[in-house]
Amino acid sequence: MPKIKYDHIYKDIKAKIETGEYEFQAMLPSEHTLVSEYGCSRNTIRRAIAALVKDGYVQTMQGKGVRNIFQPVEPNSFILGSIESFKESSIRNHRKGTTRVVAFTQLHADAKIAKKTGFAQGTLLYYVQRVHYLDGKALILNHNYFRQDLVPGLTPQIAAQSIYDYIEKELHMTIVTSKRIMTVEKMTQIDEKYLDLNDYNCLAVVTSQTYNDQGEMFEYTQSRHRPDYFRFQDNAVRRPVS
Amino acid sequence: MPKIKYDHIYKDIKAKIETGEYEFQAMLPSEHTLVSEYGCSRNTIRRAIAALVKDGYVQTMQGKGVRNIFQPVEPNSFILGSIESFKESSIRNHRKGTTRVVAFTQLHADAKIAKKTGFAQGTLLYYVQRVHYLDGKALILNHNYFRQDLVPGLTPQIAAQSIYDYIEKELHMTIVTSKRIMTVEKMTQIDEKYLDLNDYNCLAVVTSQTYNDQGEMFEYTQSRHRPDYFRFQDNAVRRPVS
DNA sequence: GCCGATTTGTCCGTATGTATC
DNA sequence: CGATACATACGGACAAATCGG
Repeated sequence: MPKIKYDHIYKDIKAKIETGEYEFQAMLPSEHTLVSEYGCSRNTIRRAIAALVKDGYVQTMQGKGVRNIFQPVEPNSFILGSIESFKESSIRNHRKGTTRVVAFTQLHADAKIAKKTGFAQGTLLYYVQRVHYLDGKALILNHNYFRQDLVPGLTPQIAAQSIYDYIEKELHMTIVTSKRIMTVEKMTQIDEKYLDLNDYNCLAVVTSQTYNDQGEMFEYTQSRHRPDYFRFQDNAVRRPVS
Repeated sequence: MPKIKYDHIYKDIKAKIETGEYEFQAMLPSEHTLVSEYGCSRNTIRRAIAALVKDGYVQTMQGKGVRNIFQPVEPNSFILGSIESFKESSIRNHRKGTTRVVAFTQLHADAKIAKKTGFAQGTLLYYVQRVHYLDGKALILNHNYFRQDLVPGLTPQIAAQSIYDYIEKELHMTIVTSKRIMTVEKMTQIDEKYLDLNDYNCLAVVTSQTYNDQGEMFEYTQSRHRPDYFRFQDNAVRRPVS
């Protein structure tokens, strides 16, 4: 029951692009036409199109129209394009993933952890260390820090399933924004202990700070990926200049 | 003389956040207040705020307000957060960069190149291979492919300066969107030959397809970075669910 | 080169819904 | 419950870019 009109239109056009009903490099119907088709205002159409631009699906050109520039990607490797959990990614990539919890403790943020994570010193945190397996291979090592007051009642059992499910469905907390930084780091002894690294001596590392709908940062995560199963996609749009 | 009002407001609020005039974790003035302050409509304010949300500067909360969640990042390493050239990045990071052109040829896209780059087979291309130095260290190896018909008159001399300057200022072509994919790859002999890799055996690789304002893909680039000078930042916002 | 039709870009005012306090 | 705040949506106006005659 989506009452959000522009989101419905966004999804509808997106589907038409993905199925090829709108051809690659062809123009979409004009905004005016779409207004008639969907029976809505021009603003609403423009919001839907703006979302497609952000996804890298279409390109708008003043005075000309809107062009479909969507090209499908190989759905093979792991793609981090939005905020999603390992479980969600596994499902989207049609793979069977399992998770093993190798550490689960509570701790107070000392100066070092505070600096690294961005939590205030002294904050009570859950610390969870997990290994994610895909097709039997140990591919991802996750270090999670959760604010204990915002994510209460966390257990190793929950951590072995999906912490995000717990946060959203049990605690009814809404996850809103996430700042992520991607780097490549030298392998550590811990990585070597838990991951199948072939002969790589480094990993793709994603550190992220996640905020809830109160603007509170409740999670800091460092996610260490085996290089050949890592892929990060991004669509950049140049903003108008001053 | 920016006639674009919402961009002016966006920049103004952004500056107030960066300078600390709006404090971290504090609420911004309400949209209603900002409408009075800037003497514009609420729509315009909302566009400016939406841009700040996308930048990870603020977080909106229905019924409550808009919270400043901006935290400055260390300006040390290279940041790829938008479409910018090596030259632009160097300047923004206050470093002195130089560029050496190690290969410059024309070629027709064969089947292999066509598959890799996304150009149609048979397309006439410039191929440029360049090494970027920062503070005297060879850090980035770039493989660029440009469509010869869209970027005519390219020379090794231009490649040694800034190809993007040439494209925008000489050819007056507007660069609009760029799709980028970040991966980590094993080092090759070519990488070893040109880059100072310490004892890393892999690199951060960014492949990008860049489109002009006609929706034509005119460039394919593979950019290979030494791991310790690479950093990619991203702000993800969870979209409304269906 | 000019003009008019088309199309997207920007902006305004207003109304209604929904969440918070 | 009412006041405040953001979210969605509508309709209209004009500007800017493109294209064809």
